[in-house]
Amino acid sequence: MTNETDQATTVPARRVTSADVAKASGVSRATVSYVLNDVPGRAISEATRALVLRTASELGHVPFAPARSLRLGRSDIVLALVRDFAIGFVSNRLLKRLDVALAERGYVMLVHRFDDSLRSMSELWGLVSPALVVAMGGLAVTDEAASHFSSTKLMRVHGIVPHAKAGEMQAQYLYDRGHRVLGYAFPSTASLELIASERLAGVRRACERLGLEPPVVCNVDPDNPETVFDALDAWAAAPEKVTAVASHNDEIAIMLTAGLAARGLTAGKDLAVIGVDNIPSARINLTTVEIDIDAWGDAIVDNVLALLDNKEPEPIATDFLRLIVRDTA
Amino acid sequence: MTNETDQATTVPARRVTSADVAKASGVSRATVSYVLNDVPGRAISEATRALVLRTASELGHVPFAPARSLRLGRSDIVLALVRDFAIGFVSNRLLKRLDVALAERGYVMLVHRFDDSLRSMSELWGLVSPALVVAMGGLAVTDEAASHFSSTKLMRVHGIVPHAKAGEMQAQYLYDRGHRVLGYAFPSTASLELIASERLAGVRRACERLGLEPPVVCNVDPDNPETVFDALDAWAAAPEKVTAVASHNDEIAIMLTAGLAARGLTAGKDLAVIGVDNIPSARINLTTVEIDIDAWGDAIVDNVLALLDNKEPEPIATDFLRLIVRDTA
DNA sequence: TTGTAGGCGTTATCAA
DNA sequence: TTGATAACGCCTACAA
Repeated sequence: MTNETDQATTVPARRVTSADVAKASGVSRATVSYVLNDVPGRAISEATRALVLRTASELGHVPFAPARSLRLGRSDIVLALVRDFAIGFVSNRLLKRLDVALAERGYVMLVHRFDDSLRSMSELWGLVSPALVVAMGGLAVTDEAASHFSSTKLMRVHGIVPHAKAGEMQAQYLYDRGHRVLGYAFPSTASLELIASERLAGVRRACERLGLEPPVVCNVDPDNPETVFDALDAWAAAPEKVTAVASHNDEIAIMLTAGLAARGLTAGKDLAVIGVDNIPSARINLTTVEIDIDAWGDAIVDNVLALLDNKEPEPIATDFLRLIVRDTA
Repeated sequence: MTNETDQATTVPARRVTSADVAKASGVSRATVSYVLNDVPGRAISEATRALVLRTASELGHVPFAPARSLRLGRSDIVLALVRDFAIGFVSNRLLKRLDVALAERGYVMLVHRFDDSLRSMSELWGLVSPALVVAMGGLAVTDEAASHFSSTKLMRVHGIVPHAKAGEMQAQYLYDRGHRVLGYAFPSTASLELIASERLAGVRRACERLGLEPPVVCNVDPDNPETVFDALDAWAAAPEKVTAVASHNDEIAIMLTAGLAARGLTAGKDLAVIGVDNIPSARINLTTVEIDIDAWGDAIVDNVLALLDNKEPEPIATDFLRLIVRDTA
């Protein structure tokens, strides 16, 4: 039994290292490194440069990132932690923005679904050692867990958008329009719980301040449209009939308007509905509280880049929220 | 100016290595490694073990993944390449499934939005050297680009679900229901283009086989509901009035039914609509072609694990598609 | 039960 | 213009 066969069960061929390239080219490892990394200071003869590049390509040399990172003492990975891959329009836009900004600076952004029931922070650490961690909204990173970041930097996205304020704005607007009995559409999705309870708390606070009863809260599961009809029924059957509903987000608000339509009713006439986010499909007729993605994204990108540069991040002042009045409330 | 201050602009403190832990504990580096990695064969006294663990925690030691990977000659990172973070319900489910399966085997799954206008494969390689790459559907990885994977393994998700077949099933069903002039709702989203054109090709092929005119194709942008109404108008105004529409996916199909409702029309009565995917919100009333996520996911997980184990992956036979008849067609 | 020593692939430093 | 050498932090065969 030889090792020459190329069967799938054979141990894969040894990695082609830069030393192999050096040997095959008849130059030193250092020269290979200079050529491959286009090191500015060094002047390499065109002949040597071409030879090295050709040899590397012929041998199929690919750099081994861990070796590079070990030598450099750092990795260029930025790890974005999410609770769920289905993260919503607004967060997706933020991720993309971050991704582009980081790529321009030579970093790679990698997204990981962090589930502490599946793996602890310290385990994750043995597998990836990023230059920086971005914990996306919806994910609560405890200080204890954060301690595993050690020399690494952490940026928490959660807490930057004032979600309670969004809820307050919803309730205040509905009150201003004359509504005195409010409902609240709360998402069943586990990954939204953190944000959703903040928004609901804002609505509750506003109701208290305005002298209203607390909102009639109904759970709506975006994955199960039946729950929309149950919610509509519950609001209609409440002791004091609910005349306006604040919805956790636009997606659910749109489901509510669709549910009303299916019953021959109209959002904004038979029941006021207001959302949060201003997603594209809300832009036809949904009254909502917009999150200014551009401003929010810029602020977060600035902060992330500052952290990577060991600079003091700017405190973020703006609240990124704006009421947009359309037809549904 | 001393180096003792802890300002943010100061160069971060030197990494705490396992050697530091060894010195502080008064044991050897080997012992520290054994304790930290829970190496089975070695018997370490309880006292030593506790001491090492306490010291490591006090010093704030966190392992440096690149060093580990260099020593081991491999990383435990599985890189999933996507074209866009907004990847859709079905793909999100697949990612989660893969993630869980890989975590059980000690790998981390990291998702990267690969954009070849932003960075080449070989650049990506200098930054991450994963054990395996999974190219998600919607992303075409050329053989040239794949050559950069070198010793690394590549699994292409695209091509496993027979998208053309899905289109054929849509057209065949509409034909069987008596429709002779078909429309097609094509998504404007760039990241869907690859899959969408396959599905459309299937519809075209079926039309040809059945002796129908090619479908009247209209673009629908999920981010812009206006395009829904334009499409409905175009189908109504076609030389031969379109009586049934095959939609790229359920999301767009649902937008179409909503658009019809907004005009006082009913999907399934005034215009037949059929989708693909069977997403949750389609399950009320949408006729669609279901992709069996469980079977599909299992097949992909099996293949990925086989590749990681250097085994020959099983060829995937099933086609994972099933027609589900509801109200809209 | 613990220690010693060597090497993984890369790059910075210094020397030629 | 190029080469030799020494680290980076971690793991493990072998020795004690």
